[in-house]
Amino acid sequence: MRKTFLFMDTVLNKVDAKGRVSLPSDYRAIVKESESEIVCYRSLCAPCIEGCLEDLLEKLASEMEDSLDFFSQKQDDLTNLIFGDAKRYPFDSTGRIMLSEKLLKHAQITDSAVFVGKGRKFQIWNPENWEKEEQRIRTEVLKNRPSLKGAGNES
Amino acid sequence: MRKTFLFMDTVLNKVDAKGRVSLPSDYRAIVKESESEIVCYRSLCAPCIEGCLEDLLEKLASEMEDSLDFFSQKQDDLTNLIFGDAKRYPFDSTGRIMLSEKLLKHAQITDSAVFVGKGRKFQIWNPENWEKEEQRIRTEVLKNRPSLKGAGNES
DNA sequence: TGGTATAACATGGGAAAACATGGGAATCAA
DNA sequence: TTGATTCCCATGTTTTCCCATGTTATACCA
Repeated sequence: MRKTFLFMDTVLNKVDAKGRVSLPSDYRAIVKESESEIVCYRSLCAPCIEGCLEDLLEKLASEMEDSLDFFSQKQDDLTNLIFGDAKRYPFDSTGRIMLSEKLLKHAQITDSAVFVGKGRKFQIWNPENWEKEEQRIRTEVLKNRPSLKGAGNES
Repeated sequence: MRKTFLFMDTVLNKVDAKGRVSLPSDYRAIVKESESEIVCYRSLCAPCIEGCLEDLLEKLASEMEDSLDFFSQKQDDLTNLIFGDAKRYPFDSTGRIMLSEKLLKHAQITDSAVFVGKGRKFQIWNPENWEKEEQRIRTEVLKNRPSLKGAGNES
């Protein structure tokens, strides 16, 4: 079976004047092993940047490629939004990617950014915004705790 | 696994007096790697130009002839329209393609154009029109958000 | 165990290459 | 010839690449 790749951990890095950020080294290892590339886009539902391996989008494209849906309006809209926003972000020899103005603005990132692992994907946040978001999520999860199953909460 | 070819990102380029536009460099890379060519045609459902690799139309054609009962008369008609309109658009040594008067008129493009990635396809818009269209799509998609899957919207 | 050497990493800055774009000469067609 | 199309060169800008430095983490040894 193929090795699985999970983006994990939370890492704070600086963003320099050119918009460059070091990709966490764990993430870089994943990219190298998977022989794919990092793709980033503006999250549809939060003020943050979302990233994943290009493989994930490739899967999406293949599903839509079916000529039965060649003329579907709804899929048309969806592909415009996703692929129109997404872009490859290869890292240089020192491990940095260069985030575009558009992404930085959407996530309100200026001089530092937090990488948050999410399994197959990861997010990049403005540090203060992430702090608030994490609080919100923790509160939310605790509220719904009784309904959580199979995630090691039995005892 | 095959290397992935995805048209992505949104790029604004100028159209000069001769009708020349630089094809975004990412797109050029795809064309070179795929050893195919760019094909453009008037979009059937929007005031924009649509483009893809010739491979994709090739695939569409094959599926049409293989599955006689599979496709409705309506889709057959739509496909005919596309093939009747489509044409190769090779780029020169500086990476520019020359859009025809017909295409430019259909998309109301004069002195600048926006390339919008759609995965296997891409679109070329008049900048103002695209701005409105993007707004429309965002509104539309967010309205239907619960139904989105595998497109990075879980959180 | 403590301390030091070594390697990996994050970060800054400058050089080099790639890119978008304008213009003109050469080529071709009506 | 006229108009259009292709090819080539020039230029300013952006992006990418490469080297240097300080810091942190890891390995090693006494």
